[in-house]
Amino acid sequence: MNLDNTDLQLLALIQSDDSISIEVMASHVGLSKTPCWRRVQKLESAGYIKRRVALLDAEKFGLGVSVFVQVKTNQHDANWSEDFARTVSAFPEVVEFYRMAGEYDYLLRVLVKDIPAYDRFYKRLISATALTDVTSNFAMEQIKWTTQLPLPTLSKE
Amino acid sequence: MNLDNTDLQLLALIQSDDSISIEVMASHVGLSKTPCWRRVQKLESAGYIKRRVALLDAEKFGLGVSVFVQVKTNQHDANWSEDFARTVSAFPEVVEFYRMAGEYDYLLRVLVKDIPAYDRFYKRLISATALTDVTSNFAMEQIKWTTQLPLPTLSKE
DNA sequence: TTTGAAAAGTGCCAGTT
DNA sequence: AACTGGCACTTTTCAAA
Repeated sequence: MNLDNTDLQLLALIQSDDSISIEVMASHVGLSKTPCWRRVQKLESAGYIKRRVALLDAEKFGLGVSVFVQVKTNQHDANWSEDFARTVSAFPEVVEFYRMAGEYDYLLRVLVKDIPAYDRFYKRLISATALTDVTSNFAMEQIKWTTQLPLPTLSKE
Repeated sequence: MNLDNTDLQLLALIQSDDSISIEVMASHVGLSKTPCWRRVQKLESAGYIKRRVALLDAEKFGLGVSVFVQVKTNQHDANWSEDFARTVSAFPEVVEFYRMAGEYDYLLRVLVKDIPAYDRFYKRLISATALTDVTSNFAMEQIKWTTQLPLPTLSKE
C-alpha cells in the first residue's frame, strides 16, 4: 500500500488528536465524509494505525519520576534472554524496555512515584532476575514526551 | 477529586483501548450508560485524561531505530537551558527528552529510520546547539513500549 | 471516485427512583 | 448516587452520478 499526501495528513491529524469527528477531519484534508472515512478504515486495516488510546496525566497519579536503568549481563543464550524479556516486561512500572548495542545490554525506563518507590521496584527486579550489574539514572524533569512519530514531510505534486 | 475503584477501572480501560463505546465500557465496570458517561466526562475535565490519540506503527514508516543520546554540558544558566530545551524539543525526531540527575545532564530518545538518518540528525543537532559532549547508544530491539501508566491497584471494600 | 441521503449506532440530556 | 427512555448527532452503508 502506498500513502499519498492526504493519507499522511490524516495520520498526522489523528496521532495528535483522535477525538475529532470524521467530518472535521474531512474538512481539514479537503475531502467529504465518506472518502475520508474510507481512507481511515483502510489505514487501520493495513496496520498503519495500531490502536486508539487515552493518554493519562502521570502527575495526577503522583508518577513523577522516570528512572533509566542500564543493565549489563554475561548471560546471552536464547532461553535466558526470552525469560528475562518476559519477566521484566511483566512489571507495569517498566514502560519502556530495549535491547541495546554497546556497553550496556538493556535499557529500561521505569515510572514510579518517588525514590522509595523506585527502591521497592529495584528490589523486586533484582530478586526476579538475579541481575548483578545495574545502573540507575534518575530524570529530574521530562522536557518532551510524545507518541507522535516523525512522519515523512509531504511531497509536492 | 477522589477516585474510587470504578474510576480506576475506567481509566485502566481507556488507556488500553479508547475505541470502545460508552455502552461497552459501562458493562465492563457494571454501570449503565449515563453514569459511566458522566464519570468519563468528569475524569476528562478534572485532567486525569489528557488526550485521545491514535498510535501509529513505527515499523510501517521504517522508523525502526531508537537512539538514546546522552548529553553533558558545562552551560547551566537559565537562559541557556531554556533555549536548549526549546531548540531540541523542536526536532520531531526527538520523541523523549529528559533533564537528568547524575553524570549526564540530558537524555534524548531519537527515532529514526537507520544509522545514516541518525547521522544526518546528529549533524543538525550539533550545529543547532553547539554541543560537544554527546554519547549515542543504539537500541537493537524494542522489547516493550507502552503508554499505559502503572495505576494503583484496586482496593477492596 | 465522489456525493448525498438513509440506516444503524452513540452520545448526551431530562425526568425518575 | 444510579437507571430508563428518548432525542440529536455521528458514523456507516448504499445507491446513483
